[in-house]
Amino acid sequence: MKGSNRNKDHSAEGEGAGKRPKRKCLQWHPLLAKKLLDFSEEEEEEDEEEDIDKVQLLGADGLEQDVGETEDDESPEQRARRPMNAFLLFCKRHRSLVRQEHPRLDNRGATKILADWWAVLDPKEKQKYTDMAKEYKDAFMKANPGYKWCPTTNKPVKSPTSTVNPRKKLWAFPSDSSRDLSSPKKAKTEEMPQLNFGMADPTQMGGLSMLLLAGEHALGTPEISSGTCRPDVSESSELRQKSPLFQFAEISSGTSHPDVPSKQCQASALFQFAEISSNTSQLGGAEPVKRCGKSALFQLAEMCLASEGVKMEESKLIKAKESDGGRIKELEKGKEEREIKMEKIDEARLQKEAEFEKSAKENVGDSKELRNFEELRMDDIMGIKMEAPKEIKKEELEEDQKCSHFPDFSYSASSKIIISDVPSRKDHMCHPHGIMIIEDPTALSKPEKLKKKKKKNKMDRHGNDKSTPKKTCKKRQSSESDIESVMYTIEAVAKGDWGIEKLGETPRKKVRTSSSGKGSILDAKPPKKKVKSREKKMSKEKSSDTTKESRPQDFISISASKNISGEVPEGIKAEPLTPTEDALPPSLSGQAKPEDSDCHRKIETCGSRKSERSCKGALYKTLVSEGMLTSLRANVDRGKRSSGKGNSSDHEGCWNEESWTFNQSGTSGSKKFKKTKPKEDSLLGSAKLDEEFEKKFNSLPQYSPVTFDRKCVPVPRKKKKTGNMSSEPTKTSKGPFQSQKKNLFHKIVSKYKHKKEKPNVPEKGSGDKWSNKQLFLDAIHPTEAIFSEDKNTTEPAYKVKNAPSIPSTPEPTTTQEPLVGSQKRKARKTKITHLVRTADGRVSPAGGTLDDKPKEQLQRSLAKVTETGCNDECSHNREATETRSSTPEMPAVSAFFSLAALAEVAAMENVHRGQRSTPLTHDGQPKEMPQAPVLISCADQ
DNA sequence: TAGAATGAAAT
DNA sequence: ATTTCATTCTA
Repeated sequence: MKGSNRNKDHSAEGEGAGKRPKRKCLQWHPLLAKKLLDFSEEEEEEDEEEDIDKVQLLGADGLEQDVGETEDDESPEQRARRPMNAFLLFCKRHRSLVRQEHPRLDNRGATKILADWWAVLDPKEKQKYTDMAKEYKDAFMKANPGYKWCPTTNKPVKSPTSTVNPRKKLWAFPSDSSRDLSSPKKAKTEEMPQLNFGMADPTQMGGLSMLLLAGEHALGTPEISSGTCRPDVSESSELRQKSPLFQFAEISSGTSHPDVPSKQCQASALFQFAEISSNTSQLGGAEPVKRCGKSALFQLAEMCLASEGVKMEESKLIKAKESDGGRIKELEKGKEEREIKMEKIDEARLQKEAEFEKSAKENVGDSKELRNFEELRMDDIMGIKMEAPKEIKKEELEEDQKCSHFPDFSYSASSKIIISDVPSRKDHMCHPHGIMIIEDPTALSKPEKLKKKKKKNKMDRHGNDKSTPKKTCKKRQSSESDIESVMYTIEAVAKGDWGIEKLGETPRKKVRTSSSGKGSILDAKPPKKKVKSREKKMSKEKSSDTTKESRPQDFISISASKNISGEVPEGIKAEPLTPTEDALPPSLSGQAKPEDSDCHRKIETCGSRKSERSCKGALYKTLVSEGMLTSLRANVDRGKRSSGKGNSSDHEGCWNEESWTFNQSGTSGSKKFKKTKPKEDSLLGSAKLDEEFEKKFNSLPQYSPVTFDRKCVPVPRKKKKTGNMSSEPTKTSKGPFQSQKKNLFHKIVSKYKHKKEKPNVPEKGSGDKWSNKQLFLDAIHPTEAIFSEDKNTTEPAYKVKNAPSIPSTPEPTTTQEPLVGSQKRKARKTKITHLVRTADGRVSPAGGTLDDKPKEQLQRSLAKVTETGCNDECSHNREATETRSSTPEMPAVSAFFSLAALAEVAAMENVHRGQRSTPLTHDGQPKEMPQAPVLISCADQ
């Protein structure tokens, strides 16, 4: 429960005295610490008491409370951890892979390998990580303005004013103690992304409202569309700063309201989120969330509304047609209700639209907006609760059946545009909205408690939800889910991943679905394990808590969802929406009406807001119907799994494959989707912020070991370094290189040998496991698994594929480095940096004698990889890259070759293609197909 | 708990 | 320049 978390925190704190010593930096300034402590205590109490109460309060104060909760988890003392640098990010992302490859290796060995990889890593790729790190750091700093890396002593002196002030601001904004706590906590706990996310998620973001806000904020407009390509919009250096993470941070901290405004427009979704999350309550007051004109989201919402209208009509028609015998009655009932709602909704819609546009255009006052958002949230929540009606359930069930009968509903067409992928359609068609909706409720109820209480509460929560505060819980859930959905949608919109993601989603769903509701728990466990381990290890750190929280929520949500899906009665709670939607059908009426109507009823007070709500709701629904949310969630899940669990790597491979199979196999039943979707939703529900971070993190390219190996071959230095250190006499010479392939093989083997050697593995040769063949296999095999992992990872896979053909450079073995200890490190650093510079800076190749060549090769390989990822469209790019690669300046060239552009193209391609045909053929290395679902590949970037 | 790696920040 | 610490996890 919360207590546990808190206790941990506290314990951590108390223990912290003992443990903390190391992390001096973590502690805030004395002043802050005091405040924090006070707040923390209060919050804790509040949280505990309020767990349930909070739910109720959610509506108005929910945001604050949530924030407080999230914050509460983290002890004030713990403070946020310093952001990871590029290398750490890289390690985090690839360590699992390394471990996978070399289970025997201990972490140190893995770290060494990672270092080698890092050294070899293409400057471009490195740049990605550096950028990410920078972005993250910026976001972090924004969130924690006064944060100092190494406070050495607790002296508050240095940061005093600056740090204090910003924090004060944050606190000030939060007006409420809880808020105050939240903001400080955020800053403290923020730990990186996780905390921030956690903070943001629960509290304020009314899902829909968040979408709108986020969209408005973040999207200057076009940014969203391109997503990764955002840079195009802002392209300037600012882009990165404003990158989503940064925005998130701002949001979370709520610090820079005044300052931010101008920036915000440009700010990325993450950053905005951060601001929203942190400020949410604050927003009302100060934030001028500036909406740069209509955001893409807004437009999207409009589109949705329009589409919904169409859908409504269509749905009606369909219903009429469908209505047969017994079902007809029910359907008719539903229709009538729906129609009524529809009428109301239509009217409301018009008003809302008008209002919405106005608000969006006008940059409504912050306070107003905030209020509106809150209200919206409340309304939405209420609406959801209200809608949840039992009647709907029946309808849904029927509808599901119908869906099976009528796989294709025309009404979905509007949404289809966005969704390129086919497989999910049926499901979506059948349960377009329902699933999403369902997810929300489950997720909502769970997340709240989960954060604090985490896993244990699952059972309790269900009971509680049922008994008392369903409404409240639902509200929260809805809000949270909405938030998440919003986040996803935003990201998805920006990235244009929708279609791609969908594919992945469906399979996932299936997988999950396959596992029964109970299975869900099992599923949850693996991730937990990692989390737990972290927690144990990290005991001090809040991060562990956060991780637990977020994940546990997911798990819980999942379990709940599963239960729901599996069990009709329970499912009703969660599903109600789906039925309503389905029943109401297809059209907007079902979706918009119920919520809107409810909202209107309850929220009579705010008339204008209704319009916004409706818009948001419509948008949300559309997103849901289209599967956008699911896809997003799926992505998130991936990220969580990958990042969260060590297992991720392992599972990923399998999982991915499964996903593939599922995808291909299909879109079978709607029921499956339901189950799966809820799971996803639940997962998604956890921490949006975390997800955001994870998404980005996941978006970072993940390279298959093979790639590195190959690269390494050309760039043996580093390895050699290590190799030399450990054991030099690489037998690379072993075979004469008859063919390049052989060379590659040899290289790979040699690399592996080296790696293994490090760990004291028997030297090559025919060594036990390590026969060359096996080494080679090992080297290759892992890659595949890697591919499967994430979209991003997929790209790397391509790289790998390409790689074999590429490298031909013989071994470099030359450099001997007797250096030891710190010297070694220094030497390495210098060398590495040097290399990096050359690569990144395009700096003179002269700088690195040996290094240059390897780098070039690597770059080539990378370029190829990227190209491959892009496939067809990118072909031109490829050519360009290749040509570039040929030149010594490759690195520079590669830099020119903007990833963003590639990503865009890829995205476009993916969308068009739906599925990509195996493009790799040219390279001649066919396999690996499945992973590729390449879909992923480009999107991330 | 030390420690392997790198890097950013602070001292 | 050097120290601190971020992540990860084993021995």
